[in-house]
Amino acid sequence: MPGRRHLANDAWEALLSAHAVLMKHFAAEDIWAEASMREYDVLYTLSRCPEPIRLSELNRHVLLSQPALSRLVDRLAERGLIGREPDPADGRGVLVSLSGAGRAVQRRIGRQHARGVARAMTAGLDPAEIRQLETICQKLADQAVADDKNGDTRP
Amino acid sequence: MPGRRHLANDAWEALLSAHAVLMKHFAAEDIWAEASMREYDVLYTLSRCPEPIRLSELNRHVLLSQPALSRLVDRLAERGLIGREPDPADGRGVLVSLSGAGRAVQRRIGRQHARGVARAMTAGLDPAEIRQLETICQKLADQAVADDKNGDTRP
DNA sequence: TTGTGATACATGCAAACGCATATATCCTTG
DNA sequence: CAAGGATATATGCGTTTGCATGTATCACAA
Repeated sequence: MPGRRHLANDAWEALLSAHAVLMKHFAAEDIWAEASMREYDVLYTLSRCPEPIRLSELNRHVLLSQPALSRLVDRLAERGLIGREPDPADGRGVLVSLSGAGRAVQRRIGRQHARGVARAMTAGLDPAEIRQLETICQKLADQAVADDKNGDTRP
Repeated sequence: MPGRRHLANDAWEALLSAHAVLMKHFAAEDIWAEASMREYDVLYTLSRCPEPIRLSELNRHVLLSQPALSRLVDRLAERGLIGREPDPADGRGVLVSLSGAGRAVQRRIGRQHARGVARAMTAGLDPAEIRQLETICQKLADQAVADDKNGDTRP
């Protein structure tokens, strides 16, 4: 079924394009003085975690290589925005969490960024479409994660 | 209406997450020997253009700063994958186009990559959802581009 | 036409990235 | 419990990125 393959690729291209266009749009907003977009991505992820999380877990949410994240976390820790501690349950692991200052920075940026996101999304989409987009993207991400866990063939 | 803002941000987060997860998934495929994903992005964009395009136009499709794209194009030209020529209609401009070798590389990678994309998309979504995703993402990108062209207020 | 500002691309340089690999810890198996 | 392999993170190093800025061309007005 060649039409199906083509359909899927067109949809992926549309997603990529929307991502690129909106990322550029958001990058142009003048709110990234305290932390870059990538740094904010880490701060935001941590802000949604009730307790410290592993670097490897954090790495699943951030589109960076493991060494790049390790060093990004270095810099954020040196700036006092996050805390690191060895994982008591696993001597190899490192637990990362937001510091007070880090939480404050995340909130300051997040408040303004959320406004921009809402503006961009609601400008072109009605609430039903926004809901559909969320549902579909969640399905997509969940399925891809499940696939990767299974390697390539079944267990 | 605070619910609307929250809805929009959740949807954006879902899109970001789907993007990150799928990008990692695709990056892990063993098809990027001849060109990296970013280089492929440029080759693919050029493959869809019937005639040479400006660097600035290319830069609208690629999530890179202008200098970074300028140098990426340098490297691709040095490898013989793309051609560059001054724009006869504008002495400042540079026109970029795919060379024969570049088109061949794009096709070799594209064939395999398209398979992976189709697999990932159809694994979690039915055709109706894929179509909806495409429609919604196109709307989103179009609206954001239109907004950016108008600066911040209306003309 | 000459000057003034805008646009398109290139370049210098420090920061950040990815790949390969080192190190430390964990987990299994014999 | 010792050995071998797997996992989590860190580090060396060459490459690539972004920011600031430089250079060339264009557009328009005086």
